[in-house]
Amino acid sequence: MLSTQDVADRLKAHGILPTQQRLLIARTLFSRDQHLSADQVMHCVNDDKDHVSKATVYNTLGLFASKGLVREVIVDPTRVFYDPNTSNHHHFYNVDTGELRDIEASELAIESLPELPEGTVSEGVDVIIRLRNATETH
Amino acid sequence: MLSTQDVADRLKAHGILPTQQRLLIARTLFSRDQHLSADQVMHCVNDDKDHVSKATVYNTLGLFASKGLVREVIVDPTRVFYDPNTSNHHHFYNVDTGELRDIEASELAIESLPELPEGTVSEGVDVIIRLRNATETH
DNA sequence: GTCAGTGCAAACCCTTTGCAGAAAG
DNA sequence: CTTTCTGCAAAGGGTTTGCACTGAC
Repeated sequence: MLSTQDVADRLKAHGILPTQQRLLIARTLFSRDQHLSADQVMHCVNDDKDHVSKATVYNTLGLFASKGLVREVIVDPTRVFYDPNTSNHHHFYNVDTGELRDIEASELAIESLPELPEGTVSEGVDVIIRLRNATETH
Repeated sequence: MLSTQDVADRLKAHGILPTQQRLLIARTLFSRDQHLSADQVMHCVNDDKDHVSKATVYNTLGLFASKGLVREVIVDPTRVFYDPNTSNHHHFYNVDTGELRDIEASELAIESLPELPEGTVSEGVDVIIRLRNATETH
Protein backbone atom coordinates (compact mmCIF):
# COMPACT_ATOMS: atom_id res chain seq x y z
CA MET A 1 0.00 0.00 0.00
CA LEU A 2 1.11 3.53 -0.64
CA SER A 3 2.55 5.39 2.29
CA THR A 4 0.33 7.85 4.04
CA GLN A 5 2.80 10.58 3.14
CA ASP A 6 2.59 9.85 -0.58
CA VAL A 7 -1.16 9.98 -0.52
CA ALA A 8 -1.18 13.15 1.57
CA ASP A 9 1.09 14.82 -0.99
CA ARG A 10 -1.20 13.75 -3.76
CA LEU A 11 -4.21 15.26 -2.02
CA LYS A 12 -2.39 18.50 -1.39
CA ALA A 13 -1.29 18.65 -5.02
CA HIS A 14 -4.97 18.69 -5.95
CA GLY A 15 -5.83 21.32 -3.37
CA ILE A 16 -7.46 18.90 -0.98
CA LEU A 17 -6.86 19.15 2.74
CA PRO A 18 -5.61 15.72 3.82
CA THR A 19 -7.72 14.69 6.76
CA GLN A 20 -7.69 11.25 8.33
CA GLN A 21 -10.82 10.04 6.58
CA ARG A 22 -9.80 11.39 3.19
CA LEU A 23 -6.43 9.68 3.49
CA LEU A 24 -8.14 6.41 4.30
CA ILE A 25 -10.47 6.67 1.33
CA ALA A 26 -7.72 7.75 -1.03
CA ARG A 27 -5.46 4.90 0.07
CA THR A 28 -8.28 2.45 -0.46
CA LEU A 29 -8.89 3.69 -3.98
CA PHE A 30 -5.27 3.91 -5.05
CA SER A 31 -3.99 0.73 -3.50
CA ARG A 32 -6.70 -1.43 -5.03
CA ASP A 33 -6.32 0.14 -8.45
CA GLN A 34 -9.87 -0.87 -9.22
CA HIS A 35 -13.03 0.94 -10.11
CA LEU A 36 -15.21 1.12 -7.07
CA SER A 37 -18.67 2.48 -6.50
CA ALA A 38 -19.27 4.78 -3.57
CA ASP A 39 -20.96 1.92 -1.83
CA GLN A 40 -18.06 -0.44 -2.42
CA VAL A 41 -15.61 2.15 -1.13
CA MET A 42 -17.66 2.41 2.01
CA HIS A 43 -17.56 -1.31 2.61
CA CYS A 44 -13.85 -1.59 1.85
CA VAL A 45 -12.97 1.23 4.21
CA ASN A 46 -15.15 -0.11 6.97
CA ASP A 47 -13.95 -3.69 6.67
CA ASP A 48 -10.91 -2.75 8.66
CA LYS A 49 -11.01 -1.48 12.17
CA ASP A 50 -11.32 2.06 10.90
CA HIS A 51 -14.68 3.64 10.32
CA VAL A 52 -15.84 6.39 8.02
CA SER A 53 -19.47 7.39 7.84
CA LYS A 54 -21.62 7.05 4.78
CA ALA A 55 -22.05 10.79 4.31
CA THR A 56 -18.32 11.38 4.49
CA VAL A 57 -17.57 8.70 1.91
CA TYR A 58 -20.04 10.23 -0.54
CA ASN A 59 -18.85 13.77 0.14
CA THR A 60 -15.22 12.78 -0.18
CA LEU A 61 -15.62 10.90 -3.44
CA GLY A 62 -17.55 13.81 -4.92
CA LEU A 63 -14.77 16.12 -3.79
CA PHE A 64 -12.05 13.92 -5.27
CA ALA A 65 -13.89 13.80 -8.59
CA SER A 66 -14.42 17.55 -8.72
CA LYS A 67 -10.71 18.11 -8.01
CA GLY A 68 -9.62 15.66 -10.67
CA LEU A 69 -8.03 13.20 -8.29
CA VAL A 70 -10.26 10.39 -9.54
CA ARG A 71 -12.49 10.02 -12.54
CA GLU A 72 -16.16 9.17 -12.58
CA VAL A 73 -17.20 6.40 -14.93
CA ILE A 74 -20.83 5.85 -15.75
CA VAL A 75 -21.52 2.15 -16.21
CA ASP A 76 -24.21 1.24 -13.76
CA PRO A 77 -26.75 -0.92 -15.54
CA THR A 78 -29.46 -0.38 -12.94
CA ARG A 79 -30.02 3.17 -14.11
CA VAL A 80 -30.71 3.23 -17.80
CA PHE A 81 -32.36 5.33 -20.45
CA TYR A 82 -34.45 3.79 -23.18
CA ASP A 83 -33.62 4.66 -26.74
CA PRO A 84 -36.15 3.95 -29.48
CA ASN A 85 -33.31 3.93 -32.00
CA THR A 86 -31.94 0.39 -31.94
CA SER A 87 -29.50 0.80 -34.80
CA ASN A 88 -25.80 0.90 -34.10
CA HIS A 89 -25.11 4.43 -33.01
CA HIS A 90 -23.48 6.53 -30.33
CA HIS A 91 -24.32 9.46 -28.10
CA PHE A 92 -23.59 12.99 -27.11
CA TYR A 93 -24.29 13.54 -23.45
CA ASN A 94 -24.58 17.10 -22.21
CA VAL A 95 -23.52 17.07 -18.58
CA ASP A 96 -25.02 20.51 -17.98
CA THR A 97 -28.49 19.81 -19.29
CA GLY A 98 -28.62 16.01 -19.13
CA GLU A 99 -29.63 16.00 -22.77
CA LEU A 100 -28.83 12.93 -24.82
CA ARG A 101 -28.42 13.10 -28.57
CA ASP A 102 -27.69 10.50 -31.20
CA ILE A 103 -24.54 10.24 -33.26
CA GLU A 104 -24.99 8.21 -36.41
CA ALA A 105 -22.63 5.27 -36.62
CA SER A 106 -21.35 6.63 -39.94
CA GLU A 107 -20.11 9.83 -38.28
CA LEU A 108 -17.75 8.10 -35.92
CA ALA A 109 -15.42 5.25 -36.61
CA ILE A 110 -13.37 3.24 -34.19
CA GLU A 111 -10.10 2.35 -35.77
CA SER A 112 -8.85 -0.57 -33.76
CA LEU A 113 -10.48 -2.66 -31.11
CA PRO A 114 -8.26 -4.09 -28.41
CA GLU A 115 -8.15 -7.79 -27.73
CA LEU A 116 -11.02 -8.92 -25.57
CA PRO A 117 -10.30 -10.57 -22.22
CA GLU A 118 -10.20 -14.35 -22.49
CA GLY A 119 -13.53 -16.12 -22.30
CA THR A 120 -15.61 -13.11 -23.20
CA VAL A 121 -17.49 -11.98 -26.25
CA SER A 122 -18.43 -8.47 -27.19
CA GLU A 123 -22.00 -7.39 -26.67
CA GLY A 124 -21.56 -4.00 -28.22
CA VAL A 125 -19.60 -0.78 -28.04
CA ASP A 126 -20.96 2.40 -26.54
CA VAL A 127 -19.29 5.69 -27.23
CA ILE A 128 -20.40 8.63 -25.15
CA ILE A 129 -19.03 12.07 -25.91
CA ARG A 130 -19.49 14.20 -22.83
CA LEU A 131 -20.31 17.83 -23.59
CA ARG A 132 -20.45 21.00 -21.61
CA ASN A 133 -22.14 24.25 -22.58
CA ALA A 134 -19.45 26.59 -23.88
CA THR A 135 -20.97 29.56 -22.12
CA GLU A 136 -21.15 28.03 -18.67
CA THR A 137 -18.50 29.23 -16.33
CA HIS A 138 -17.12 26.41 -14.30
CA MET B 1 -48.10 10.38 -33.62
CA LEU B 2 -47.83 6.93 -35.07
CA SER B 3 -51.07 5.08 -35.55
CA THR B 4 -51.97 2.48 -33.03
CA GLN B 5 -51.94 -0.11 -35.79
CA ASP B 6 -48.37 0.69 -36.81
CA VAL B 7 -47.16 0.35 -33.26
CA ALA B 8 -49.12 -2.85 -32.74
CA ASP B 9 -47.47 -4.36 -35.82
CA ARG B 10 -44.09 -3.34 -34.54
CA LEU B 11 -44.69 -5.02 -31.20
CA LYS B 12 -45.89 -8.21 -32.89
CA ALA B 13 -42.85 -8.21 -35.15
CA HIS B 14 -40.74 -8.44 -32.00
CA GLY B 15 -42.90 -11.16 -30.48
CA ILE B 16 -44.61 -8.86 -28.01
CA LEU B 17 -48.31 -9.16 -27.33
CA PRO B 18 -49.77 -5.71 -27.96
CA THR B 19 -51.84 -4.86 -24.93
CA GLN B 20 -53.33 -1.47 -24.23
CA GLN B 21 -50.63 -0.38 -21.81
CA ARG B 22 -47.79 -1.60 -23.99
CA LEU B 23 -49.18 0.30 -26.94
CA LEU B 24 -49.40 3.44 -24.88
CA ILE B 25 -45.82 3.13 -23.70
CA ALA B 26 -44.50 2.24 -27.13
CA ARG B 27 -46.30 5.19 -28.74
CA THR B 28 -44.85 7.50 -26.11
CA LEU B 29 -41.33 6.29 -26.79
CA PHE B 30 -41.52 6.28 -30.56
CA SER B 31 -43.44 9.49 -31.05
CA ARG B 32 -41.05 11.51 -28.93
CA ASP B 33 -37.96 10.02 -30.50
CA GLN B 34 -36.04 10.87 -27.38
CA HIS B 35 -34.14 8.93 -24.79
CA LEU B 36 -36.29 8.58 -21.73
CA SER B 37 -35.71 7.06 -18.35
CA ALA B 38 -38.26 4.67 -16.93
CA ASP B 39 -39.36 7.40 -14.61
CA GLN B 40 -39.78 9.92 -17.41
CA VAL B 41 -41.79 7.44 -19.43
CA MET B 42 -44.08 7.00 -16.47
CA HIS B 43 -44.70 10.70 -16.15
CA CYS B 44 -45.22 11.18 -19.89
CA VAL B 45 -47.72 8.37 -20.07
CA ASN B 46 -49.62 9.53 -17.03
CA ASP B 47 -49.73 13.18 -18.04
CA ASP B 48 -52.65 12.35 -20.29
CA LYS B 49 -55.91 11.00 -19.06
CA ASP B 50 -54.59 7.47 -19.41
CA HIS B 51 -52.93 5.73 -16.55
CA VAL B 52 -50.35 2.96 -16.38
CA SER B 53 -48.97 1.77 -13.08
CA LYS B 54 -45.36 2.05 -12.05
CA ALA B 55 -44.74 -1.68 -12.04
CA THR B 56 -46.16 -2.07 -15.53
CA VAL B 57 -44.00 0.71 -16.93
CA TYR B 58 -40.87 -0.88 -15.54
CA ASN B 59 -41.88 -4.37 -16.62
CA THR B 60 -42.79 -3.18 -20.09
CA LEU B 61 -39.59 -1.25 -20.68
CA GLY B 62 -37.55 -4.24 -19.53
CA LEU B 63 -39.53 -6.44 -21.89
CA PHE B 64 -39.04 -4.05 -24.82
CA ALA B 65 -35.30 -3.96 -24.19
CA SER B 66 -35.00 -7.75 -23.95
CA LYS B 67 -36.90 -8.12 -27.22
CA GLY B 68 -34.76 -5.58 -29.01
CA LEU B 69 -37.53 -3.07 -29.56
CA VAL B 70 -35.61 -0.38 -27.72
CA ARG B 71 -32.05 -0.07 -26.57
CA GLU B 72 -30.79 0.60 -23.08
CA VAL B 73 -28.22 3.36 -22.75
CA ILE B 74 -26.25 3.82 -19.60
CA VAL B 75 -25.62 7.50 -19.00
CA ASP B 76 -27.05 8.28 -15.61
CA PRO B 77 -24.57 10.51 -13.81
CA THR B 78 -26.07 9.79 -10.39
CA ARG B 79 -24.72 6.27 -10.40
CA VAL B 80 -21.02 6.31 -10.97
CA PHE B 81 -17.90 4.32 -10.31
CA TYR B 82 -14.70 6.00 -9.20
CA ASP B 83 -11.58 5.29 -11.16
CA PRO B 84 -8.18 6.14 -9.67
CA ASN B 85 -6.76 6.23 -13.18
CA THR B 86 -7.40 9.75 -14.46
CA SER B 87 -5.47 9.39 -17.68
CA ASN B 88 -7.30 9.20 -20.96
CA HIS B 89 -8.46 5.61 -21.27
CA HIS B 90 -11.48 3.45 -21.93
CA HIS B 91 -13.24 0.47 -20.40
CA PHE B 92 -14.36 -3.09 -20.77
CA TYR B 93 -17.54 -3.70 -18.87
CA ASN B 94 -18.55 -7.28 -18.20
CA VAL B 95 -22.33 -7.30 -17.96
CA ASP B 96 -22.33 -10.76 -16.35
CA THR B 97 -19.94 -10.02 -13.53
CA GLY B 98 -20.10 -6.23 -13.34
CA GLU B 99 -16.32 -6.16 -13.63
CA LEU B 100 -14.74 -3.05 -15.05
CA ARG B 101 -11.34 -3.14 -16.71
CA ASP B 102 -9.17 -0.50 -18.28
CA ILE B 103 -8.28 -0.21 -21.93
CA GLU B 104 -5.21 1.88 -22.53
CA ALA B 105 -5.88 4.83 -24.81
CA SER B 106 -3.18 3.53 -27.15
CA GLU B 107 -5.08 0.30 -27.77
CA LEU B 108 -8.13 1.97 -29.18
CA ALA B 109 -8.29 4.80 -31.65
CA ILE B 110 -11.28 6.79 -32.71
CA GLU B 111 -10.94 7.70 -36.33
CA SER B 112 -13.24 10.64 -36.75
CA LEU B 113 -15.17 12.70 -34.30
CA PRO B 114 -18.47 14.14 -35.43
CA GLU B 115 -19.14 17.85 -35.25
CA LEU B 116 -20.22 18.92 -31.79
CA PRO B 117 -23.61 20.55 -31.31
CA GLU B 118 -23.38 24.34 -31.42
CA GLY B 119 -22.45 26.06 -28.19
CA THR B 120 -20.90 23.02 -26.59
CA VAL B 121 -17.38 21.88 -25.91
CA SER B 122 -16.16 18.34 -25.41
CA GLU B 123 -15.45 17.22 -21.89
CA GLY B 124 -14.13 13.86 -22.90
CA VAL B 125 -14.98 10.68 -24.73
CA ASP B 126 -15.92 7.47 -22.97
CA VAL B 127 -15.81 4.20 -24.82
CA ILE B 128 -17.35 1.25 -23.10
CA ILE B 129 -17.06 -2.18 -24.66
CA ARG B 130 -19.75 -4.36 -23.17
CA LEU B 131 -18.71 -7.97 -22.70
CA ARG B 132 -20.50 -11.17 -21.90
CA ASN B 133 -18.95 -14.42 -20.66
CA ALA B 134 -18.60 -16.72 -23.65
CA THR B 135 -19.69 -19.76 -21.66
CA GLU B 136 -22.91 -18.27 -20.30
CA THR B 137 -26.02 -19.53 -21.98
CA HIS B 138 -28.49 -16.78 -22.46
C1' DG C 1 -11.23 30.52 18.44
C1' DT C 2 -12.77 29.92 13.82
C1' DC C 3 -14.01 27.41 9.94
C1' DA C 4 -14.00 23.33 7.48
C1' DG C 5 -14.80 18.44 7.92
C1' DT C 6 -17.37 14.53 9.95
C1' DG C 7 -21.03 11.47 11.91
C1' DC C 8 -25.58 10.04 12.52
C1' DA C 9 -30.14 9.20 11.32
C1' DA C 10 -33.78 10.28 8.74
C1' DA C 11 -35.54 11.52 4.33
C1' DC C 12 -35.59 10.71 -0.50
C1' DC C 13 -35.89 8.74 -4.95
C1' DC C 14 -36.02 5.21 -8.13
C1' DT C 15 -36.57 0.35 -8.75
C1' DT C 16 -38.18 -4.29 -7.59
C1' DT C 17 -41.29 -7.70 -5.53
C1' DG C 18 -45.59 -10.45 -4.34
C1' DC C 19 -49.90 -11.36 -4.93
C1' DA C 20 -54.74 -10.61 -6.08
C1' DG C 21 -57.64 -9.02 -9.83
C1' DA C 22 -58.34 -8.13 -14.91
C1' DA C 23 -57.73 -8.83 -19.68
C1' DA C 24 -56.30 -11.31 -23.90
C1' DG C 25 -56.67 -15.33 -26.94
C1' DC D 1 -61.10 -21.36 -19.64
C1' DT D 2 -56.23 -20.72 -19.29
C1' DT D 3 -52.47 -17.98 -19.47
C1' DT D 4 -50.47 -13.77 -19.37
C1' DC D 5 -50.61 -9.02 -18.02
C1' DT D 6 -51.65 -5.30 -14.78
C1' DG D 7 -52.22 -2.64 -10.46
C1' DC D 8 -51.34 -1.67 -5.91
C1' DA D 9 -48.76 -1.17 -1.99
C1' DA D 10 -44.93 -2.27 0.46
C1' DA D 11 -40.08 -3.34 0.66
C1' DG D 12 -35.50 -2.59 -0.93
C1' DG D 13 -31.08 -0.33 -2.03
C1' DG D 14 -28.31 3.43 -2.88
C1' DT D 15 -27.82 8.47 -2.37
C1' DT D 16 -28.61 12.97 -0.23
C1' DT D 17 -29.71 16.19 3.51
C1' DG D 18 -29.66 18.80 8.09
C1' DC D 19 -27.70 19.70 12.02
C1' DA D 20 -24.82 19.06 15.97
C1' DC D 21 -20.10 17.52 17.08
C1' DT D 22 -15.23 17.17 16.20
C1' DG D 23 -10.85 18.28 14.49
C1' DA D 24 -7.49 21.08 11.75
C1' DC D 25 -5.03 25.26 11.64
